[in-house]
Amino acid sequence: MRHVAALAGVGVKTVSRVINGEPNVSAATIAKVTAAARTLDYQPDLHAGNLRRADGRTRTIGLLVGSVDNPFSGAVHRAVEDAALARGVAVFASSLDDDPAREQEAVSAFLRRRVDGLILTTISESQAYLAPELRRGTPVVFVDREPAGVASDTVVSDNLEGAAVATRHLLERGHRRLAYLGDRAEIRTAQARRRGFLDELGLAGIATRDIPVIENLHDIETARLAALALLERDDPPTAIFSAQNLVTIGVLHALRESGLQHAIALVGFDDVPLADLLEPGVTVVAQNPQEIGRIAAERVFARLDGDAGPAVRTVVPTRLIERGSGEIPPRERG
Amino acid sequence: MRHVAALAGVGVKTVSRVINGEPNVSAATIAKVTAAARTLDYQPDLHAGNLRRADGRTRTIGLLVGSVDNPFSGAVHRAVEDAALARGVAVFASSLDDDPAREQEAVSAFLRRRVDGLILTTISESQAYLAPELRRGTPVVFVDREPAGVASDTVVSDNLEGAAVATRHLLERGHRRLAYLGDRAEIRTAQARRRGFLDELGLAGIATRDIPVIENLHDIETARLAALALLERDDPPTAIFSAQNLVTIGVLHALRESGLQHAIALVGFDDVPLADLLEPGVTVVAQNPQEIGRIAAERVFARLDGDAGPAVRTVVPTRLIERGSGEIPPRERG
DNA sequence: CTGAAAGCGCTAACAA
DNA sequence: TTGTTAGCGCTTTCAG
Repeated sequence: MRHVAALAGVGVKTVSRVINGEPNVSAATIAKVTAAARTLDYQPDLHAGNLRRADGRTRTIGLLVGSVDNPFSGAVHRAVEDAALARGVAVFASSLDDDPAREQEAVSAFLRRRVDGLILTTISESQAYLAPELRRGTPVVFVDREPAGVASDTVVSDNLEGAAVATRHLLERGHRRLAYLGDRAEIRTAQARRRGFLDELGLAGIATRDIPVIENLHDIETARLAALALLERDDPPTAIFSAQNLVTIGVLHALRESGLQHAIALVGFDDVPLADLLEPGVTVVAQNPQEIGRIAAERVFARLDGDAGPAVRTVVPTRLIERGSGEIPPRERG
Repeated sequence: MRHVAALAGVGVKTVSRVINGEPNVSAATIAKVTAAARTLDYQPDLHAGNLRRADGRTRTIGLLVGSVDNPFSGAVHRAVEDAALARGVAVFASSLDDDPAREQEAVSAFLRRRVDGLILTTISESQAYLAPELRRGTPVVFVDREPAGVASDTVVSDNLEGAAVATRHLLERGHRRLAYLGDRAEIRTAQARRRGFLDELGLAGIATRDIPVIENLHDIETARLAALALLERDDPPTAIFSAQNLVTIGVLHALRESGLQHAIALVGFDDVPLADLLEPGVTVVAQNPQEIGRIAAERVFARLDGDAGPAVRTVVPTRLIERGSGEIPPRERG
């Protein structure tokens, strides 16, 4: 910057004014400074300015998602990026991998870099460690999973109701021998889906103790193996509710390998790529990751713009998409 | 930091030493400082340190991919993140959307934030604007697409050969009426795939002037519509080569809508989610996005570690995966 | 082993 | 309209 000032024959402050488009600079000076900046390939250092700037903003936010290569996360990320780009804010993205240590490290890495806000998918037992940061005024928005130990803006799908809708859909088609395949049991979001499923069975008067509830499936392969084992039981279910996108994919593989894809009903929670091109199409309770990301970003920016109201919890509705697999009728017990 | 120093009753430099794990501090002092830092919830400001630090590193890199919600991009991103995490480096991620303006803005946003290195997917005619930054010593690695106007490390798939393999695969099964559906014509990567396709037809003695070459398909919907139009021609192809993942998905929709998925052969470039669960399975020339991301990150870090050798161009091989759609024999002309 | 002073690139406050 | 001075939070250099 000094060099630019020297070359343009003005003071550093004038350069600063031109770079930041502040008023009260003559057109001639602007031209001189711009030319000098171009000649020297000057790139302003955002961080140096931040050190002194009144608002102390880095125009940067941190985003922690399940994994940047999961389609749900990708859609959330994209929506957050679009909102951020419109405000000149850059996004740090990290993958959680459902590892509490990664959560802590990612948050710490974000904070050391003085992000203006945080959008977090979490797995730790408690997010109380964020309390000091929240007091300091850093906006934190939790996505996909509710926080524990702190109150802050949260954007989640209607997991309980979505799971209930999926379950009712199967019950209404006459299924009585259902099975639940789901994510890690300690994830509150997974718990909600499990509860939505079991509650609905209870309402239908079905003894849930005989219903297979298989949890802790964390990737396609473990889900596939669990589903294969389930299908080989003496008394296999006539319908499966898979409570997460990777679990659904694992189940799809298992059904296909067993040749049962047209015989056993399946409803998945969260949409799956190309679900409509499969045979049969995969019926899902679709989430709305774009909307989740959009709202999360909106919350962060509203807080940065001064919104000091109490923590807002936004529940994004899910939508049942019938494509075939969820409409398979129960097979006679054989 | 001053507060921590005051609370611990030491000088700021001592705090600095403790935070950075520098030697020559007594255990007692370390304990005092650590305790004070914890009490005050002290988070060191990486950027402030950077201003003065000898190496001037922000421990941050910028990654520009096609779109963070494209599966190929997601896989590249994940590989880059894994490599970066191992070195305590955070990743800024942005989507290019094949928009030259976004490329410039993203790079500029990265540079203003003083990233240590850049991993870029590009769309502009020339990347000559990066020359000053390269001279300054910032490592830049181009992924998926070759740069123009500058020489720097590049990691790409073997697009020419991959496309040739796909084409040969169809030719060997007796197809003569092929069609090419591809991405934007100005993308060099797309050009290479198109050339690989056409060259192979030439080698087989097929007059390429009668071969439909449909380009500038930039999303699923435009690809779907183009494929539908193609299939409704008087003399539709017996085999299609779709040269990008979204194009492949669009073609799959069109084939399905026309009921021709078992009648017309299809080979796609770049793998597609759940390709193996479709009916028929989708034969593809798979790229290796994990490897591309891994190598790109490795190049950046090698440069940061002092590697000053000439620009390295790494070509990551592709792999033909036969799943059914590419093995459909040509239909008699009817 | 520890601390004081200077300065990284920038902006705030004020003066000219 | 423009320039000067101080200082953001840290690390460097050098002195104790």
